[in-house]
Amino acid sequence: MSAPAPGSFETRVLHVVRRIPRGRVATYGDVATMAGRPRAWRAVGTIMRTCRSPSVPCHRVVAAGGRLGGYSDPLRKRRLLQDEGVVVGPTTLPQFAAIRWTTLDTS
DNA sequence: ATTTTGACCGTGC
DNA sequence: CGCACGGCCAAAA
Repeated sequence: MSAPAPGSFETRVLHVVRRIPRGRVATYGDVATMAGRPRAWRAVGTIMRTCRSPSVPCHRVVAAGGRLGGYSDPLRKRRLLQDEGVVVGPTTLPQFAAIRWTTLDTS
């Protein structure tokens, strides 16, 4: 089993994503900031791509500006978010500002 | 150690 | 609104 080194950026990112509440979303930039590297959103995407763990709700990570962002299966991502009560537009989240989650949020 | 690769971001046209 | 370009970062090759 190839496990990421403890304390690595990947481990911290996965930890953050796992903390995103159901029905809420966070941007790659937000995750990067919460992981301690505000300018590492690029790497967050790279890590997300390798993250195929079902324990990590990677579908709750969206792009900046409330855009849907990428996914291995875009349709699946939409369905998962809608299943959590998230309103998903054609390529954006109309309620993005309301459901955006950060560590500063009371939850 | 160096190069390539991305589920990105912001700006400009 | 859409597309092109540069910049940014860590992981993988």
